[in-house]
Amino acid sequence: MHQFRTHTCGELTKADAGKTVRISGWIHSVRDHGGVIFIDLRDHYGKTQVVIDPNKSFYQELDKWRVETVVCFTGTVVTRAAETVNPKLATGEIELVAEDMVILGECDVIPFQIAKEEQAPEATRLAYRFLDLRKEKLHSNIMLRSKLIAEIRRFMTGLGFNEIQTPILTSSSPEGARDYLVPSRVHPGQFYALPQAPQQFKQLLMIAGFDKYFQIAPCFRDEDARADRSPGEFYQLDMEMSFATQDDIFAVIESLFMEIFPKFSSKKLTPAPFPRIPYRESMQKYGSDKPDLRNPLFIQDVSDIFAKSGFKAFASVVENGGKVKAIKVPGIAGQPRSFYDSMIDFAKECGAKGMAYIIWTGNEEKSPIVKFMAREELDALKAAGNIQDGDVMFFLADKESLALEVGGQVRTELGKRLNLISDDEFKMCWIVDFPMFELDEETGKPMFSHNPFSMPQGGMEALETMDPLSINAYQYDIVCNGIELSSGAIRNHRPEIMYKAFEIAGYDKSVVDEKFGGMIKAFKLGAPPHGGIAPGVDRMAMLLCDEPNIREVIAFPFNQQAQDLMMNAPATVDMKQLRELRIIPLPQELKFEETFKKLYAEAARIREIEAAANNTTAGDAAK
RNA sequence: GGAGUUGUAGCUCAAUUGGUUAGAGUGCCACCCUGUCACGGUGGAUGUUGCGGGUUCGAGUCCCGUCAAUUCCGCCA
Repeated sequence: MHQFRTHTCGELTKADAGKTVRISGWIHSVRDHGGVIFIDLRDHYGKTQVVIDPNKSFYQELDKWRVETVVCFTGTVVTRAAETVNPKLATGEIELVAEDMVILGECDVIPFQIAKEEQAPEATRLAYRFLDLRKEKLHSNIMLRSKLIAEIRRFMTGLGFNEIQTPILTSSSPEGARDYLVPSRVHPGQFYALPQAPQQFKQLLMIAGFDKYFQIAPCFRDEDARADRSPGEFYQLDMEMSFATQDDIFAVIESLFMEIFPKFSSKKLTPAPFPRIPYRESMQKYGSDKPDLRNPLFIQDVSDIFAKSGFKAFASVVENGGKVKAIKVPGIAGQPRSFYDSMIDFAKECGAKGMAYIIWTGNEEKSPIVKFMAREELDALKAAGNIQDGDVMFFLADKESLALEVGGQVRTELGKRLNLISDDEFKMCWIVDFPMFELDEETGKPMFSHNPFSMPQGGMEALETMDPLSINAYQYDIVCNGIELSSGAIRNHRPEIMYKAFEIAGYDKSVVDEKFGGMIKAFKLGAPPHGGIAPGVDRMAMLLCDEPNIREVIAFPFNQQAQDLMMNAPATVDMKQLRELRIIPLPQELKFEETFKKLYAEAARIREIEAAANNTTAGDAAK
């Protein structure tokens, strides 16, 4: 019986000198000096230098050696001479003098290099994901993720949270995204849905009295990808607490983040309590509900100053109900003209009609619009922006929502181009007080603005007495460096408040009963007040690994088209499976002829196979 | 579904205003080398310039179409 190893490639030290040991791993690199050969042998734990004398008999097998071959070396641990120590290697003070060698797994020429910093095309990387995962950075990303999840479990369990699995095969839920559907064999024509989130289950767990629940929960959404959004599936730290206020939820997440972020990254973390920013303030100040607070720039409203201005373009916008928004950028008066031009182009690409700017330099204002403006207006701007010499202000005038939206993008772009965003900190904030309702621009009536199941602030009284558009929900987001880590809410657990909220949004009681009857029934049978949140595990890992793309923290990610290029998913399936599931193509959705040609061809093929099977003497297949 | 960027050797990239045989590094193959650790040296093989069409005496380069990758918008708590 051949023992594969006595040690890993990462653990031998000077203390082991003189021992005969055995290590196994991948040939990371070969340095053949003719009279002596060095091999770096790599495994999950590290690398060890193996020294080979070409006179050894096993050297003859060198022909088969190639980088990434899996081999087992037996040899003696030797302390390296001082001048040959490799300080870059944890095992760099020793080396293994090989006495015997066995090849455990041969390796063809690899499609991209693993030992060298060489970036292969995404499609190749994904098709050979198991090779890509051998690379140091990706390997360590996946390990960080693994440890992150272990730490989350440890911490949450320590706080008294219970991890409980919820169904993967469930029913289509009222979340906003498209579902992944799974056909039912037992009930032809009916479908399971994969959960977009275990939302209803975790609420039911609260109603069932489990008090504190969490789960590293897989979630499935059939939506298109982004750099920070993997298509198809992702993981959340899903959690829910009974008898909890919004501040209770915040305290748990803050303590978790304070515990975890410093463990996995040396970047500076916002100390708890994280700033709470009301949704409306965030929109006004940052033009976004997920502001990157590392960026010091902010938007301010200067509509009043331009209301009666001689600069008619802006004055008329204000007169027609629009707004003028300004972003001050300190000390950039020295930027060339081309900088301003390209920023204006950028604003236009974002949907602005244009963008104006004023440069304060040497006690005077420089700008194409200054000549239209009165002295008092310029002074008022200077005061409003607390302008110092060398500062620049950019202006966007439009319908308020558009001016803010573009302003938000301009703010981010300025931050990037001017290098205002520090790379060594995590700036956290809570966005709170999301409006419960917003105006449906088509119907002019209130509709739910985010989650219909959040508790309105002020409860029933607010719904009955206040203007719906001014009611806030106990609904919140947590944002880190401009990335939304999660939404959460204190849930609406009172049926009568639920009916009332839906009534305001234009839904009859019967509709609520029909669509959400299960939940309503549960709420009627003793539901505790409860709330929760579900930070994205992938996004947390992405931030902690300092990766710009979420694929870099997922072991086997989809590509942007939601395909797994290694497993070849999705794929066509056998007609037999489709028949069994009663999946019948709808002729009106397909070209008739083509469809039926294919069907007939497939049917003929299956008849052949079945006929062949029937003709052969029965083998393993029991009848 | 829409927009931007990119597409040249296995990989990273070069190739002047359109100009003659498309180059370099790395990898691959062969040989040399006893202290390297991204070892070094010599030599060699490797290209449908994504694909299809067009303009031109001549296209990697210009035009049109198409495909693919990626980023963004739509969508998505």
